[in-house]
Amino acid sequence: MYFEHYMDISRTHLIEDLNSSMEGKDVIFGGWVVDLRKLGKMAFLTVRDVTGMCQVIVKGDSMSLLEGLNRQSVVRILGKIQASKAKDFDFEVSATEIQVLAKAEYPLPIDPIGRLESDIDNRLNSRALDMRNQKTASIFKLRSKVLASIRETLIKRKFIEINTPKIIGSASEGGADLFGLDYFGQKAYLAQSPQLYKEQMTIGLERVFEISSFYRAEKSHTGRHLSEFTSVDIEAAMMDYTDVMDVLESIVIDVFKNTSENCKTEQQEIGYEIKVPSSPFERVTYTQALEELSSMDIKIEFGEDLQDSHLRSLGEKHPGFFFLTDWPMKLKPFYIHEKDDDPTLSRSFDLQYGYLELSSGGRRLHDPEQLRTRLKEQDLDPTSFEEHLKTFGWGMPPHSGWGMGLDRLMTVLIGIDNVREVVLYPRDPDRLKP
RNA sequence: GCCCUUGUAGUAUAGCCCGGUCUAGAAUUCGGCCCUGUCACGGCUGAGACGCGGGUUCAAAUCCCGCCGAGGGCGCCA
Repeated sequence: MYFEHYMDISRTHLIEDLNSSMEGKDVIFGGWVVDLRKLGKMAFLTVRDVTGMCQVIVKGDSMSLLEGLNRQSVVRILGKIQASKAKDFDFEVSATEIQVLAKAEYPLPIDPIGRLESDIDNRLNSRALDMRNQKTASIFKLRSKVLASIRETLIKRKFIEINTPKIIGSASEGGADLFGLDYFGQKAYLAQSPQLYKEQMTIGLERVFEISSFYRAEKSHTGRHLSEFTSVDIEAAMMDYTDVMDVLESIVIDVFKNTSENCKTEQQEIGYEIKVPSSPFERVTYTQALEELSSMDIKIEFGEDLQDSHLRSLGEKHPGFFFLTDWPMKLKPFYIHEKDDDPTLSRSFDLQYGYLELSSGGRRLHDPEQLRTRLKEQDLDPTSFEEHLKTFGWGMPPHSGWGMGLDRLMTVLIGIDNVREVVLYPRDPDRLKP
């Protein structure tokens, strides 16, 4: 068996499909050269593809095949499976032909073997090459698994995946600064949340979710903020805030279960063991939180927002996942619903992991007149929300929802504290390229 | 916007505090030679760096100032 056509780049096997029972069989596989050890008249190379790593042995006449070959180059190998004396492989491939499909230049900007860990700035500047580092690759394989798990859990519960616009025409919602852009002569903005659109969708789709990038023009320099982040959002008709808290909790538990059981290799590469958190998550009301803080000699008036330092103190008492519920109405956006027994409190929650805010959500107002009143109370102009408010006159079901920062969830999952590690090409105030 | 830390070969680092020992050291990578079972292969050998500009000093990688870059934190953050 020989390579018949040089332009052919196909393989007969992925590396994970090779095994010792195939001894004597000719195979064609490909990948990049991880390591190359020449021992006089024989040589060993280790070749990796996305599924695994394999040792290739070259000797005798075949030694000439190694000419010009270097680490990180992409090769296609034709060879015969044979038993191996190697420590980490129980079979190997004896090379008959080696085709260099793409040569890696020297010097490369980072060392992807990972013997020497390059610092994050260098790795982000060479992010594609960083994917050859198995630690980095594992993070993104896990991220893919996490997304699949979230979709699976939501679809099982009759949620429908939607895509809302990222270019929007109105910036009048208040809160975080938006990125402005020119839209054929009109002022437009990048969406910071799908909030209004996902609420509208409950009118006919009832249970919707979206997983997408959103944008905030805040000059935040921390390990947990990005200008472009991935948000998981849900909105569900006929569910109260405690119902969507349950949905959120089961999503988180499923994510931890799925990855911890099915991603052993990735955990090994990262050097971190994913542990499924115990459930149900603790639920602490804002009022209880004030009491807890008070017992730590931190006095906060009712209605005051919890600062980062306060959340850090609370996080010490509640180091894992917990819900912080029933926030004062005055701290919440206009669309949040008050509680029946105390209109100064809201049917709202944050999901915390220690001090880190992962998600916030709540029951929404669905009565258009109440919404108009609340807009005025918050010094917002109802007329600029008419496009939104008119949908509430068409039979808007009561509904609740939340948004969760996927990137932050990823950092919690793998026990790191910089969100840039789990985002391919992070955007922050100081980083726009690559 | 504010504060702290930091910048030495491709990578990751030693040296800086306390100026002269630096002709800047070890590792890895890359080149050459040797090596038929390596597995972070080994041996010999070669190449490769003090972010930029100014200052202090007999003397600056080392001290000071400015600029640029980087990392972290605070604040901001439906």
